[in-house]
Amino acid sequence: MKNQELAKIFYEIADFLEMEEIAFKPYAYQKAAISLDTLEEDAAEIYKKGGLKALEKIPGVGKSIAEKIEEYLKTGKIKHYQDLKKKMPVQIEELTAIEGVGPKTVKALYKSLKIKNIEDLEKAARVHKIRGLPGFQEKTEKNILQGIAFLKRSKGRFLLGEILPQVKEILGQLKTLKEVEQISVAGSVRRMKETIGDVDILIVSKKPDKVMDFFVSMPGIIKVWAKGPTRSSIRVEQGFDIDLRVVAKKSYGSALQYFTGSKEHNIATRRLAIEKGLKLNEYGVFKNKKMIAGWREPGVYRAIGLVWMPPELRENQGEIEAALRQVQGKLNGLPKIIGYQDIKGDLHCHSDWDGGNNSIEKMAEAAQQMDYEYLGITDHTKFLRIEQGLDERQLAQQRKEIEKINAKIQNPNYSKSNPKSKFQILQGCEANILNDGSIDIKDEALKKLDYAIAGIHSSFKMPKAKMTERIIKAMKNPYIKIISHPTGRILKKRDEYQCDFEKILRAAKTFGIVLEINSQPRRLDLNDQNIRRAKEMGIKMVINTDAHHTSHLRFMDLGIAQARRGWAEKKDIINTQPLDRLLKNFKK
DNA sequence: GCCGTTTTCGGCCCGACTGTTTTCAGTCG
Repeated sequence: MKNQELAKIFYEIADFLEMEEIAFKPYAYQKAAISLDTLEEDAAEIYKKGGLKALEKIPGVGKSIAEKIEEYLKTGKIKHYQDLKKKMPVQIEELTAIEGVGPKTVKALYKSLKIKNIEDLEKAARVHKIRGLPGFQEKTEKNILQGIAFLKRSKGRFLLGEILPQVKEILGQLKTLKEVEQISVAGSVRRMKETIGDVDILIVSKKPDKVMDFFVSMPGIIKVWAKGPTRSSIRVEQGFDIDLRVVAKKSYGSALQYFTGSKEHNIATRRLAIEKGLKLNEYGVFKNKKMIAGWREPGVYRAIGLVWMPPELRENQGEIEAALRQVQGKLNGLPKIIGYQDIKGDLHCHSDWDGGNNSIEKMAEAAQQMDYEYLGITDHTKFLRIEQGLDERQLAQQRKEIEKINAKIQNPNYSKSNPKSKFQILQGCEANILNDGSIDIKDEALKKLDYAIAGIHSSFKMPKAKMTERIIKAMKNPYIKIISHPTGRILKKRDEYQCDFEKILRAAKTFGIVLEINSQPRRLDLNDQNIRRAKEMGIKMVINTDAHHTSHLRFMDLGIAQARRGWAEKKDIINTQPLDRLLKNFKK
């Protein structure tokens, strides 16, 4: 699929044009890039079917950008883009990924110091060449170094959300081979960790050579690091590495256990095996050199005195002890963590009312296809002008529109893809918590909604005490039911904002506030650790996608995975409740 | 460069924050 490649180029063109201070064009390219990024149909297919005219039907794509797409599909290049790069040969994407560095800064740094990439920039900043340039002083130099350090900490790691679709695709391809008897992903992907170093896939096959030949010649591979009968290693276009291992059928369970990890979990399980006079490795569980388990994963756990546990729990964060208690029939065994099928609706998504991509009706249709009972439309409110936030009057208008669509959907004659399910759109909003902790929408308007979410979208760098107070004040508003993305972190980009999270948790408990587990691949906020703490305190949570596009509703699995990693059970998550119970609880 | 119940030109991308200023430029959401 060429869509993402094209999107990347158009994002870069937008940055280059911004450098040149060209008005409005960057915005147009950005819009086209976003549009392509979220487009479900392949641009190459669209072009094949309908030519330039069909490309121009893509939102944000007009004559000029359609021609550039055509040029790229035909030649693999876009001349306009290459000219821009020639004029300013900088790694624009890499440099602007540094927090606080944008196109103008990149341009100034290139003009004065010929800085082309992060390496150049870090060197220059370290020897204090940045300070003293017009508009740059000590503080900016420090911020740049901090930004680079942050980026490096997460370098080489990829977001679960960007890797998972690729892994599913590759597993699907391998499964088509008749030589593959068994196959599974292992490692941190199987544990659904928020970021991933590389991907491990295990298979059982009688003809490993054939499987390996197929593996290293799959489309989208840019490098083959190693190819052998038991292990091959490749790098794919997206930049991450995949290891494929062929293991013996009788060792499949123990290999899966071993390669799933985590390392800490494995150390603990091996220690447990030793205590029982056993040896556990990737080939099996052995008693005096005699193999007693290894064929299947549950058998491996049973052999060392445990019970099988979901990969999301395997971090040696108490799961081994819990499993032992369970085996001994004691209280506090393994949690019955929430399942991937337990969610009944999504309570945080955006429509085209606040500049999102799809209409309320389209979002609702997509939610119905996911077998949901309800979908909460929670558009941004007026403080966020760039997102075209709604004011009190627009919220009232939107209410009428939602009632109209609900009446239409609930009409028995409505042609629906899923005729059995009842479905209702709820109206909420994602209001802004202003600097003083007040909400940017009047109580009288909040009151008329089914529920309201509040979130922080500005002033992330407040002092800790003030930020804590700010959030707690918002929680005291009787109409606010949910706090969205409670810690504000952006993976690979920005740390959490400073706040006393324990205090926030206590306040959430006191005021009956539900904390969100935001499923956006870059957020996953709350994270697994915080989910666990919230659960321990008996605080309710909600898993939401924060979708700005129908396709984003699919992020739900990422949020559920983090909830599972945080030991959350079905009862801890409010959107596992059927609609009537949910609404009753909101009224309380 | 895109778009159209303002329809082939003229809008679109606003406001807060930060770090640099002494009235502003760049970045971010």
